[in-house]
Amino acid sequence: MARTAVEHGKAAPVIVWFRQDLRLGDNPALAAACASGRPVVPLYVLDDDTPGVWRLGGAAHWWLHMSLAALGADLAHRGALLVLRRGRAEEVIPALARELGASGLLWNRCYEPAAVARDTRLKATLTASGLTVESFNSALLHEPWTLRTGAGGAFKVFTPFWKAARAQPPAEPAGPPPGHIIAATAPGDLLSDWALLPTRPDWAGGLREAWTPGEAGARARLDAFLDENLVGYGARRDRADLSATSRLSPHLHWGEIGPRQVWRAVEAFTAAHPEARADADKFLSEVGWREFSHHLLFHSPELPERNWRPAFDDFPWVNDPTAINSWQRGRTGYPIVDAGMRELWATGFMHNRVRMIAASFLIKDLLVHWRHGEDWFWDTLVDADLANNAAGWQWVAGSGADAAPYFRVFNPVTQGERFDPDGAYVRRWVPELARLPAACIHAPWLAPPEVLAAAGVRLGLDYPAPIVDHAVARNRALAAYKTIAGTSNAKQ
DNA sequence: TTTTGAGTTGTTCGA
DNA sequence: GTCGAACAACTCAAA
Repeated sequence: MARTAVEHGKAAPVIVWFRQDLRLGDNPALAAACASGRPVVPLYVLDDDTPGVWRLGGAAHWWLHMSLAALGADLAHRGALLVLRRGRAEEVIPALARELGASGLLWNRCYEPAAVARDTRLKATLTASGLTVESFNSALLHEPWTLRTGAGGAFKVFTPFWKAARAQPPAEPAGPPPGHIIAATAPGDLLSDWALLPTRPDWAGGLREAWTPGEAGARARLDAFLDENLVGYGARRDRADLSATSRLSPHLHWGEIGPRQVWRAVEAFTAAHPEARADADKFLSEVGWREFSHHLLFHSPELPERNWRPAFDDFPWVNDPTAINSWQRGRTGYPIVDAGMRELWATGFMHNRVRMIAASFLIKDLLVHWRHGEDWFWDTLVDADLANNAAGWQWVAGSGADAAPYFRVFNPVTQGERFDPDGAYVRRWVPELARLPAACIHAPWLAPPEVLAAAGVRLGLDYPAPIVDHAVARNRALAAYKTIAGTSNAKQ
């Protein structure tokens, strides 16, 4: 196998292993491979078999297919073929390296605990057989071990974490490799072989409408956000009925764009529009939460599975499959919650404010363990990200870092009225309520019978009656949290 | 070592 | 209608 390269009198190739960095721009592993002067073999491995690695959900499978198609086309345009292989990376990659007679492997680092362990083992294996293995940072402004408290530990509170991060300017993003890529190739799967797209039924219509996966789509999304919604972001970002958020999360998760590129673009925009400074800082702090989640996961590898605060191990969760099902299907009887859950089902996405409302409802109104919500989001979100998802759910539950205090229970009616004041968001996703006037669209059970009749709504038939009384549920939640109060802040 | 100020995103009640 | 306090205590991070 190794003789192939030798026979042709060429330098041995290097493999660039793409993972969550599906882009050409600001991709240090790819750039280093191209700069090495050796032929480059771009590789993606569908590794759904390594123990401890969370298997991708359905929405993520759809996105991955689309994003790999885009990356493959972008690489082909530069003269390189993306090689697709399936199986355990620790078996697939050494085998490919032998086939190619490769001299090296380059990748951009991942931070999930099981991925870190796998990559560490793989590096040891390949290094022992004489290959050069190099890894880089493409996914974070600051990697988890580079930010430390004064005492040398990991941060547990966002504000000081972000203050420390902002004190260190992130590296400047690099451009894509210039011109043609000198490439080598090897046999691989067809993307269609992997059957990542849904069939029978094809439920991805809403996803196709909502998203353009790939590096070009990510850049277009960022540019549109800067032009249309950065100014006013702080005031408008919470409105569920406006498209005022960046919607970059799936692109960032898959690495179709990197946070350094986002950072640089925001700073450039702000230089030209000084009035956007405060909004820009607000937006960048949201990118900061992504960084903080990765910091937490790296330093607390059990974050996706276990309460970050162990006192919550004694929390009196309720086992209620019927309630979970109503929540998942968007049939709780609370319109803002149901709209969010249906937006999620249709598009693989939910507005950030509505995520909090829906999560608070599952955890505090239904007293369902946060892991059920985490699992559902993992399966249905196109931006499903182990760090963000786990940190977010634990934050709402109160079991996480810098978490919501136990007495913060979102009132789904009040939240709906504040953040969807005309009811446009509910009308879009809960069409059976579309004809209700704004005054009662967030609490249809309080609407006068004649108003319901005029809107064609029969509660319990066309749309469910509330599955819990929020006022009762709130008191039940406060009582449940009190059972662990006082010990709830025991350190991990 | 001790002290000090602070800590994403809310709701309800009563003045 | 508006506003401030209460809702708890505890940990974190830095001085």
